[in-house]
Amino acid sequence: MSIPKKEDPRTIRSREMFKNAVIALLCEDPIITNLTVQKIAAKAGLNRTTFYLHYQDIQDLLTQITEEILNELSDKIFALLHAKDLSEKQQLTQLLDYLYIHRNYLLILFKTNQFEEQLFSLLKQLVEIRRKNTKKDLPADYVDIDIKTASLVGIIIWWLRKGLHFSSDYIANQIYLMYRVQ
Amino acid sequence: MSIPKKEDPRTIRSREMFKNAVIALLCEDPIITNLTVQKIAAKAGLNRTTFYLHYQDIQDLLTQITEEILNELSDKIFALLHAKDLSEKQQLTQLLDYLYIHRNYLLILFKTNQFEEQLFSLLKQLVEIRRKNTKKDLPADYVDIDIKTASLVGIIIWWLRKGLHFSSDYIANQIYLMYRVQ
DNA sequence: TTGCATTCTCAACACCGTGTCGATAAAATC
DNA sequence: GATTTTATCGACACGGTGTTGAGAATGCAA
Repeated sequence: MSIPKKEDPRTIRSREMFKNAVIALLCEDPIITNLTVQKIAAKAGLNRTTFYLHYQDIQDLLTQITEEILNELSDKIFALLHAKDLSEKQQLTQLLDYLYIHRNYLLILFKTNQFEEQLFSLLKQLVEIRRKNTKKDLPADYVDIDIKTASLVGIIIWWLRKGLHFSSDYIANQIYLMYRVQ
Repeated sequence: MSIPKKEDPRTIRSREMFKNAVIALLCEDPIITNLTVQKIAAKAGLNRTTFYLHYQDIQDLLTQITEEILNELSDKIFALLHAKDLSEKQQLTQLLDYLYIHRNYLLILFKTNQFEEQLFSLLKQLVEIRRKNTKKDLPADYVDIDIKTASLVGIIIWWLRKGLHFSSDYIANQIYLMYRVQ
């Protein structure tokens, strides 16, 4: 069996510094193409060679950050789903509040390839389970679950990018209005 | 006044070849970071130096392609809006059909920064004018136009990326169902 | 605390893509 | 046919990449 073998604190520290560095750089300049390993290492206060001890390349670092955030988000979503005392609107509001807190990371991650797709499949599960819990039989003219999920992704991304002057509560209500027929 | 000054046919030809080359390369490998001027010039069958006679860098080339497609799309959308004999569903279907034809370009352009925002503002005009034409007074609990547009963008992007096994007609109908309350 | 393993640092390396230059060839325009 | 514009070619300095080997610093366990 694979022994988990406690991580060297230097490793943990270095990885953390590289991750913070790349986020900081992307906040200064959101164009991913302008990232270089040199800049990241300099910002992290570590040697450039050290970078290659932990990551294959910049994409590898970004992918690892993406996975961490998605895991957190996944936990949050399923915690919400098990909180059966919350209404659909309250669930939505809490989800939006959580996304708002992490908006800086999220906006950067939306630019990477995989992120939007993975967010889609997470939210699809949310919609799916909600639908199962509340309605046994769908009307003949129900809105497809993929399409509902896709519209939700569109609204969330727009909100984080351009619509943050609206409260999470308002957005949750608007989404609820749009979906109210089912 | 600025005389339009007919373009040298060599210029037109070269630019066209660079544009086709970059699209072809992005179809082979969608990772924009992997693009190089060398590869683009080789694919176009032109000299690398010639590239710099026409574009500042790769981003510049991509931006120019984006603008061309958006102008075409804008024309298409406003042509649809003036076709008053079409129902909202038919308008949607025709728009989706048009997007389908250009799906290869569009999927690539979604990865650039500006494109999604500009598509948003185009579609927002579509929703806005439609709303003006059909309803004088909105109900008190109407869905905000930005949110409606954002959901539309989300659905379109998902459809082009993952949902093309659905017909434009089916998607148009589903969108119609989702928005039917207003 | 001593000894061993791991991590970090540093200088150096070949490699590749960039962006520019000047000179020349080719093509369009008049 | 002469002139202007564009395309080609070889060459250049520059900067980022990814790797190496040797040594310093740190963690850890006996």
